Amino acid sequence: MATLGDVAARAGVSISAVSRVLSDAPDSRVSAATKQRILDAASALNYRPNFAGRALKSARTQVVGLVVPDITNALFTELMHGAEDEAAERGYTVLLGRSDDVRPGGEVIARLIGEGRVDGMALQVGDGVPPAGLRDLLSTQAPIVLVNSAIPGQAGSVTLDDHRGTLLATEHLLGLGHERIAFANGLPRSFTAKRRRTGYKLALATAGVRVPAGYETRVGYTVDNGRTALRQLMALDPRPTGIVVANVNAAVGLLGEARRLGIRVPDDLSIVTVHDSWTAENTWPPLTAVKMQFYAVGRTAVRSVIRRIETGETSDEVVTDPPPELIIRESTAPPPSAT
Amino acid sequence: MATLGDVAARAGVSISAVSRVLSDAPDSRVSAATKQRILDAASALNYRPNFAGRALKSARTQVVGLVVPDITNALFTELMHGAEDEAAERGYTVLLGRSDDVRPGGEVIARLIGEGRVDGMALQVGDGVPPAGLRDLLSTQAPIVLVNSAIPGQAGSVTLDDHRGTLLATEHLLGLGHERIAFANGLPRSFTAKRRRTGYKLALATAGVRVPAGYETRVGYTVDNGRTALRQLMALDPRPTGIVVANVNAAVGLLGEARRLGIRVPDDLSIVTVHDSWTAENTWPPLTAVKMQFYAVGRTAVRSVIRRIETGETSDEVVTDPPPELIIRESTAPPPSAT
DNA sequence: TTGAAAGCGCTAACAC
DNA sequence: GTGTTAGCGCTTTCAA
Repeated sequence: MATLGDVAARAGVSISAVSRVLSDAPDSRVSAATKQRILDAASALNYRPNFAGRALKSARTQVVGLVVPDITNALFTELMHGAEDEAAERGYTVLLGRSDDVRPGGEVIARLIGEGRVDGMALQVGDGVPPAGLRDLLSTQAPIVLVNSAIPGQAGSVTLDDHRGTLLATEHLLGLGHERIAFANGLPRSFTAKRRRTGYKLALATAGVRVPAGYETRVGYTVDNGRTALRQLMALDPRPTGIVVANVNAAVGLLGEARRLGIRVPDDLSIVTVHDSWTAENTWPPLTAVKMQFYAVGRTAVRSVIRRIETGETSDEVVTDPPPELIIRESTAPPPSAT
Repeated sequence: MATLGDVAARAGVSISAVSRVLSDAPDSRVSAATKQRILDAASALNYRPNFAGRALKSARTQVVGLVVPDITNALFTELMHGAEDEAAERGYTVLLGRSDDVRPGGEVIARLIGEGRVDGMALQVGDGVPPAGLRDLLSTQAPIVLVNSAIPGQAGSVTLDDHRGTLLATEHLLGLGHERIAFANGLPRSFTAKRRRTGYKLALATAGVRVPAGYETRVGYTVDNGRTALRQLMALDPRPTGIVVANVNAAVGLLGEARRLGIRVPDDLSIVTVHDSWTAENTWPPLTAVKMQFYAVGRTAVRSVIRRIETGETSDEVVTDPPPELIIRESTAPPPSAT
């Protein structure tokens, strides 16, 4: 690999002149002719600035870490794309990490930041980590921004308008005439589960609808969790006629389990989910969903990390633009009795 | 962040002594007592070796790049996990990249390698890039290993036993009594499509079964491609009673389109796919699939890259262990006429 | 057993 | 306009 020195030798100038030209400093203080010679030499040698050399000198890597619990998840993929696009526009690169072992004491963050591999990070922890458990992780003053959870005052955060997501979903079922509307939620300690709950509750309260006890499950966000949730809800008396699901993966599970039990969707039971993804389009029936704007979350998170890195400012942001959007497919219909 | 100098000062020794101890050189040539003082100082200061400093000096990053066309794809996720596990065991880190713009002239590879961000890479290009187009990308002597494609002699490669995958899938349908078996394949120029084709052909030939013209589509591996493929195949006369699909995402599309057209699976039509993933379990009906060992591919690819980096050896490997495995679910049954 | 010192590629303050 | 130089944190050779 060619170095600055190689380019300088070829162009017959000093290393610093080359550095000034190639790192396009605002004022390179070099004559047009020299500049051209340098550029020619650089491209002839196919010069690229060495990452380590630059990082060592400037104490900046221009890399931000993005750590999510599970890359498999289509939602995080969308988030990642947003993060990458924003980073690219600002001359940063995204380094992806898994937060599998981001528990208090987990190593990922400490390593990435401590070894100077990244300048800052956007961190979404799994459902299993209660927000309180994050405190010591964040005790360092490193530029970390939480994604889809928040500890006000401790670190910056970027979250979705979860409340509005479940509100829209619940209103959709109410609008179809449902009253026995259940809610398949995430784990109680989960930050998003708490917020999604309020939207569901508010919609019911506003409509003056009361639901029987046990109409909220709190199993989790995986496909299997969804299967369990459906069994729990279908064991109730009276059975719900509609279910709002707090996560699309869980919704896929609910749908599969309904099928297994011979419950027809949407004839016997309507299912609407929060989150949309390509999987939701390809279930049978295709899932009615409230699309949450994960792409925007990714962009916002990276913007926030970079601001934190460059100016030190911290902020807690909620992504409301674009707003959550109801996409009606075929898993919802009026309740059976309403014929 | 604490540096070697900080640790040295605290322990009252020289920087080089600290370096020797902390980079656990086989022979640190340091007395037990000094060593202990150094270790204490390091942990008191929470010392971590600076990545850039080390990389600059040693001209090694201990990072391998993994570039895949689409991180959304569940298959690549599995591959990634394999890659990460292997890397971790060998003291390397995986840096993930997207190959969206890996066409001849694409920048990703040149950047990662040229800027010294990675020591080598495993590269899977999208279906759209014909193997020939890769040549110039690989003209550099950089330690690059191709994944799921190969240009013998040009770079190392790691591939799946694609042939055996479609062979098993086709034999499964034959075993159920199907004879009118179609094949929904990828694009003709795709490396894997060519290999998958041979398995299908061989199984039919061995069984002495001949199929009508038009029984192979070559649309591609996406969900939408799958929908198109199904329409093409169902327009044929006679219609196939079974379809072997070369990719699970396409299979999801075929299934959805069959549903839309009122074709019952598996009663009217059996569908078996190559590849397995969690999506295959959650379609309706759940897809019978031949599981291909992507996790093993990831491990093998990283092992191969590291060998290339450290010893310069190149190899072309086919992952046959564990072998492809047929997982029978509910999308396949005997053909309608065979009652 | 220990330390001094050179140098990896780069930037930036300073001198000419 | 252009060049010299110090130094970022680390490893490693060589000397003590």
